[in-house]
Amino acid sequence: MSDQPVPARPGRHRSEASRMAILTAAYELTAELGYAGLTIEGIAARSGAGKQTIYRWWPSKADVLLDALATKADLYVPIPDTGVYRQDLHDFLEASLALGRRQPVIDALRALMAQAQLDEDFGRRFREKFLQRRRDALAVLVERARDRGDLPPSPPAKAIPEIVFGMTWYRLLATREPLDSHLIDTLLGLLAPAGPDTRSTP
Amino acid sequence: MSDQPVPARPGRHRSEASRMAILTAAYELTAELGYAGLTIEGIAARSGAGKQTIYRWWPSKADVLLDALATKADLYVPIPDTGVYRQDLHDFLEASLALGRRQPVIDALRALMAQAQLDEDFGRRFREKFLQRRRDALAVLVERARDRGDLPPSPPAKAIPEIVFGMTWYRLLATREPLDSHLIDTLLGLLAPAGPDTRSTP
Amino acid sequence: MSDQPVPARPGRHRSEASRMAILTAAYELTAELGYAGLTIEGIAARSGAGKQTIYRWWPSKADVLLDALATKADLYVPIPDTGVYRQDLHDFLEASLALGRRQPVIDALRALMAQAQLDEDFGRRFREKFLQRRRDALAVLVERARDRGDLPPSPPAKAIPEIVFGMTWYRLLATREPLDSHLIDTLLGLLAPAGPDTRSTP
Amino acid sequence: MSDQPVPARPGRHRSEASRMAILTAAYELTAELGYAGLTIEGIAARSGAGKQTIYRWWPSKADVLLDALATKADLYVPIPDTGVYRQDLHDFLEASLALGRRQPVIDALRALMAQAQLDEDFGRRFREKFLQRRRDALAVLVERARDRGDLPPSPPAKAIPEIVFGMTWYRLLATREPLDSHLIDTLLGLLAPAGPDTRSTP
DNA sequence: GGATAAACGAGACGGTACGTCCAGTCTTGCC
DNA sequence: GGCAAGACTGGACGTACCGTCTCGTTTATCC
Repeated sequence: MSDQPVPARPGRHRSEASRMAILTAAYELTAELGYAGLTIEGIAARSGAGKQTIYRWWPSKADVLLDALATKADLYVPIPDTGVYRQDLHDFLEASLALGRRQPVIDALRALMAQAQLDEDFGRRFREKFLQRRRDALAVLVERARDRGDLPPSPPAKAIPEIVFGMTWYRLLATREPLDSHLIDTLLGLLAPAGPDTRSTP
Repeated sequence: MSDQPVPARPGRHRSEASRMAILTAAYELTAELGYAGLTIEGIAARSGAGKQTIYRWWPSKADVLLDALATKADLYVPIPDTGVYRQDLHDFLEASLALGRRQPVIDALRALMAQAQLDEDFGRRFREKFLQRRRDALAVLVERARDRGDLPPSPPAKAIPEIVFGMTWYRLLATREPLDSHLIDTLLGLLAPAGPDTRSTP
Repeated sequence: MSDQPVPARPGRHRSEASRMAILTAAYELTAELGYAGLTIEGIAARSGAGKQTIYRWWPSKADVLLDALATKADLYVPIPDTGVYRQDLHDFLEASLALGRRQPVIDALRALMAQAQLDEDFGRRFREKFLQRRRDALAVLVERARDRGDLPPSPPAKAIPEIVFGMTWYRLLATREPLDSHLIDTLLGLLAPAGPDTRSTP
Repeated sequence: MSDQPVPARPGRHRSEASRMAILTAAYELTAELGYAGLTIEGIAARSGAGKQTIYRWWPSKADVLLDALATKADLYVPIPDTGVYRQDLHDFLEASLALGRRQPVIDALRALMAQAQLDEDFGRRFREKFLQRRRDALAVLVERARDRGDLPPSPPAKAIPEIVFGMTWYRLLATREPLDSHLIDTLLGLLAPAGPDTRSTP
C-alpha cells in the first residue's frame, strides 16, 4: 500500500512552481522558435529557473518537451468500447487524429520523433513512454474485437498498428498533408471494410 | 547537339577530387560516429578540404550526407515492368527494402528524415529530391497497372504510396524492426491480394 | 569603513587562477611568437581556459596583453622626490628607460602602440590607462619643481612630456636604437642644463 | 645612355592602368574604412584587379598603401636653403607638418607606422624608404648650417632629428593633438633659439 | 532552535562547433 | 606572360550552447 509519496527526506523539496514554469517555457519557446531554436539556456532564461534545476530533473531538452506536451497538451485518448470493432476503430482514429490537427502539437511530435532518431537514449524513452503506449491502446481494441470474433481475417493483427501509425506518421513527417477524414476512411476501408457486415453471413 | 558542358567560364573550376573526398568523409564519419557526431569541421578535417569549400557547395551537413548517400550508396531502384501489377509491386518492394537492410544506409536515412523535421529548408529539399522521387517511381507502376485494368479497386490509388512508405518508414523510425519479407507479404496482401486472380473470374 | 569587497553577488565568482593563467600565457606567447603570432585561441589553448572566459573579461587580445604587462612586468615607476629637479628627472628617466631595455617589454609596448593605431577603442583605453599615466607621473615632478622655483624657463612646461616621451617612443618605434644613457644625457641637457646651477648665482 | 626602360622581355607588360586602379582603391578604402578594414580582397574587388596581380607586385597591403600614399598624396618636401639655419628649419617644419594636417595622410601614416611594428619585413622597408629619407632631408639642412658655423652647440646634432620627428610622431600616435604652429615654435626654441642672433657676437 | 540537508537562482568555467572572413596559392581561359 | 575570375587549403575570428561547477539563499527535516 503506502503509495503515498512519503518524502521524509530532509532538505528543500522540488518546487512545483519551477517545474511548471519550465514546462510552460519549453512549450512556448517551441511554438515560437521551433524545436531547433529551443535551448536549455532559453528555457532557463524564460522560466526564471537555473540551468542546474533543469538538468537535475530532465535528461535532455527533448524530455522536457515531451513532459511539457503531456502536461500542457492533453495527449490522453480514451479507449472506446462500443461493442463494434469498426465503430471502436473509428472513434479511436477520430480522437487520435484530432490531436494531430493542433499545430503546436504537430510541431512538437515531429521534433520529438526527429530527436528520437538522433539521440539514442531519448529514442528509447520516447518509444517506451509514447509510441508503445499508443500501440497498446490500439491493441486493446483489437484484442476485444478478436475475442468477440469481430476482427476481419485480413490484415494480420500484427500489421494493424503498423498500418494505422505508419500512415499517420508518414503524413506528419513526409507529405505534411492534414490528418483529415479521408485518412480515417481509408484506414477503415483497409482494416474494417463496411459493405456487407464483416461479421454477418452466418 | 553539343550538350557537352563547355564550362567556358574564367577562373578555376570546381575540383571533383575535393567533392569526392568530402562525400566519402561524410559517409564514413556517419558510419563511424553516427549522424550526431557528424560535423562540418570533421568532414573538412578528414577530407582535407577547407570548411569554406563545403559551405560553398552544400547548404548544410545534411545536404552533404544526402549527396553522399546518393553517390556512395546507389539509391537508384529500377522501376520493374513485368506486365503483372502484383509482380511489379513485389519486385519494387524487394529492391527498395534491400536498401533499407544495409545498416549505414538505414542510419543515414533515419538521420536525414530527422533533420528534415528540424530544418525547414533541408526538409523541403529532402522531400523534393528524395521522398517525392520514391513516390513517383511507385506511381509509374500503379499507373501502368491501372491502364492495364490490372489495379484492384481497393485501396484507392492515392493511398497506395502512403501505405507502402508509411509502413516502411514507421519500421525504420519507430519500431526498428527489420524490413523483412513478412513486411512485403503484408503489403502485397493489402495492395494486391493474390488468391483468385483479381482480374480473372469471368 | 568596511571597504572590503564583500562580493555578496550570487553565482560563481571570477576565477583568479584562470585570470593569472591567461595573463601568463599571453605574456609568454608574445615573447615566443611575437604579437603577430598572438591569438585568442592560442592564449586559450596554452592557459587551459575557454575562449569565452577571455572574451568575458577582456575586449581584445591587446587588452589582455596590456593587463599581462601591468601584472607580469611591473610597469610601475615611482615618482622620485629628491628636492632637486635635475636629480628627480634623472631618476625618473633612469627608471623609465630601464623598463624599455627588457626585450619582451619593448616588443609588447611596440605592439600595443601599434594596435592603438589600428583599433580605435583600444587606442582610447591605451592612452588613458597607460600613456596618460606616464605623463601624469612626469607632471608631478615638474609641478613640484615649478612650486620650488626650480624649473628652467625653457622649454615650456607643456612641451616637457612631449620631448621626453616623443624621443623615447621614436627610438622604440622608428630608429630602434637602445634607450641608453646618452638619451638620458641629451634629455637632461635639453630640459635641465647643468653647468652653473639654474637656481643659484645669488 | 639608354636609360629607357628597355622592357625587351617577351609577354604582356605590366598594366599601368591596373597599378593606378589598385593604388586608388587602396587609398580610398583606407579613408573609408580605416586601415583595419583594408584587405587585399577589398582592393581587388574595388579596383577590378585580380588578387594575383596585387600579390605579384607588392609584398603586403601596407606596401600598397605606402605606394599609394607616395603616388596619390604628394609626400615630397623640398629642402629649403635660405642661408639661415633658423629660417631653413622653420620652412622645413612648416612644409613637413603641413602634410600631417591632412586627415587621410595622418590616418595612413599612423597605420603604416603601426604596421611597421607588427610586420618585421615591412618595418624594414618603411624605415628605409620613408623614415630614413625624412631624416636625411633634415640632415642636409643641419649639415649646411654646421659648415656655415650657423649651428647652435646644443643640442648635439645627432639628437636633432630625434627631437623633431620624435615630438611630431608622438603627437600623431599618442596625444593626437594637431601639428600646429605652437609645435613649430617649441621646436625652433629648442633647436635654434632666436634672441640675440646665434651667429652674432663679433 | 540549531544543525544538517537538499533544491533553488545566478552565473562563471572548460569545451566544441558554428558560420564567416581573409590570407595566400593555384588553375582556368582570354588578351 | 600579364591579367580577371574564381576555387582551393588553412587559420583565426567572435558567438552560441553545452553540461559542470561554485556561490549565497531558501526551505525543509531531524535531533
